[in-house]
Amino acid sequence: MEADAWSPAPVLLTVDLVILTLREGRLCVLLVERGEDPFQGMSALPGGFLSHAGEEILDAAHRELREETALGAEWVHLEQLAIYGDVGRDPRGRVVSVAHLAIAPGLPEPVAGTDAMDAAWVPVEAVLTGEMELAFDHRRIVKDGIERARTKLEFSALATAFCGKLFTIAELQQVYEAVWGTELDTRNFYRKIQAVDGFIIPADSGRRATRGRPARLYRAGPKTTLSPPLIRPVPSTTERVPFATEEDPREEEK
Amino acid sequence: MEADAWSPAPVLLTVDLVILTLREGRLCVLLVERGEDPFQGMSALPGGFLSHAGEEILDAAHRELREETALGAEWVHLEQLAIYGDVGRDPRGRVVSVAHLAIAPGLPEPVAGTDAMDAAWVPVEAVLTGEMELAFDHRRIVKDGIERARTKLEFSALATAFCGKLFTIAELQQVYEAVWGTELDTRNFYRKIQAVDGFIIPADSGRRATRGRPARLYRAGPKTTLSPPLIRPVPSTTERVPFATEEDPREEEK
DNA sequence: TTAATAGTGTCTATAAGACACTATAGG
DNA sequence: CCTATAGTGTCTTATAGACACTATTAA
Repeated sequence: MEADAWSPAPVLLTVDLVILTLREGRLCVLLVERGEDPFQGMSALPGGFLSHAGEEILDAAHRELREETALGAEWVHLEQLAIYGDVGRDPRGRVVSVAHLAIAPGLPEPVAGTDAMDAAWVPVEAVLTGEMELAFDHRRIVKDGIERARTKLEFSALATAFCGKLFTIAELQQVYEAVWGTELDTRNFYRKIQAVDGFIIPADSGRRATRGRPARLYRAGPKTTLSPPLIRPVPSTTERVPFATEEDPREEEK
Repeated sequence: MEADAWSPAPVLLTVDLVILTLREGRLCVLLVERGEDPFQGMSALPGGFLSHAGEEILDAAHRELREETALGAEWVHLEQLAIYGDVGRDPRGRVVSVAHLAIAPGLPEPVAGTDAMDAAWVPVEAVLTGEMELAFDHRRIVKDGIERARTKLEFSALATAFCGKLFTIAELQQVYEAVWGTELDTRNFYRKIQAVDGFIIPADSGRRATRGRPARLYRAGPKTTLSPPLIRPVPSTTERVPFATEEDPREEEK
């Protein structure tokens, strides 16, 4: 951080959002159709430049989130994911993107976008498999965001961010199953979830009306760190990387 | 990532490095004394602006690392940590820092710095306790970097990055003890380390000469992800956050 | 009473933690 | 042979995984 004789080269900062939610038991990411020049008409992550020189990065992320989902900050989990600044990633010049990961509870309607021309929830498999092409390096960002979410489900209370204020244990289990792409044993899940104290706490109020026996309701507890963690079963198809931002010079996992 | 009518405000990008190593069994971070105006004379993380408009961020981090430690890339683990861009963090204007975490094996001599006026390995406790003041928001960055290292030791083979090419199991245990600030049982450590296959593999060559019985030598294996993980004993004084970049709107851990 | 979903208990196998001695070298 | 460090085995306890039935409601 030394200011040398040469004048440092400025860059343009953007904020991009990987917004994840559950729709019909599937993990989905919000994509918008680009209305403007670079990659016009192609799908991309919602995001944009800082609105003015003095805007905080996190504020910009919240602003973009509000514009796309019409959800207030109190309902959506938002955290910094990583920064993507490869020289060739944007044809307009040196544009550096601060990617964020957002987790939203299932929204009633597809999307009430105000800004983007078109916005849609897309199942993550379509992006991960490459079936759907994204603008810029957004496919890589989506991959990193999903991997981060998968890992955080093990060690943090992030799963509750996929649910509304009140939720049932079965709903929570569906979150884990959708994000991890695995099936979990109901009994073991109940046991483990309830063993972590402070993770979920019973709501005083009623029960969730379903076609069968009504379920007890819970809300997120004060614990944000799960110990013991919920270890994710290895599907052995997906390689596990401890952090999405990993850059490891050593050889690949055998 | 929409290019709107207003012209987006450029920012200055810097790269800052949290370089960790072990010295005499203590976890240390490399700090330089600032020779120039903002915070002149105060300790800070090594780092600096991108050297030219087209420099890759990771390249810039490697360059700074080389300037400070005179170690080649093949010897030092380097990964992106997080981005720090609060408006008020730098009096020179809107300066956004991409912080990196570097792990170096114990270096023989304090530092052969070429760039910084003065560089020194400082035990991390001095920084964490606030006993030593740092320029900018560098204390927060150091905290985040250490927390990242502590977490990654559990789930990845990062510990070997603190060692040279060849190391003994006792040395590896010292890494865990120093970074975590705990004591580990030697027998359990041997058992668990050797149970993770692909983590460390025996070297064909000789043994480490010590005052007592010579130790077998190992080198890092191909596995970068540890399963099962080495769970860190809870010191219950340090709170555990799953990711250093966490921004959780919900209440604090009880 | 049937259909639909919620919720629970036990057994077994594996992993973790506590614990102390033997092995091998140099001086 | 003494000192210093390396390396190992067992027992106990806790946790994880497999597994199937009962409970409660609405239609």
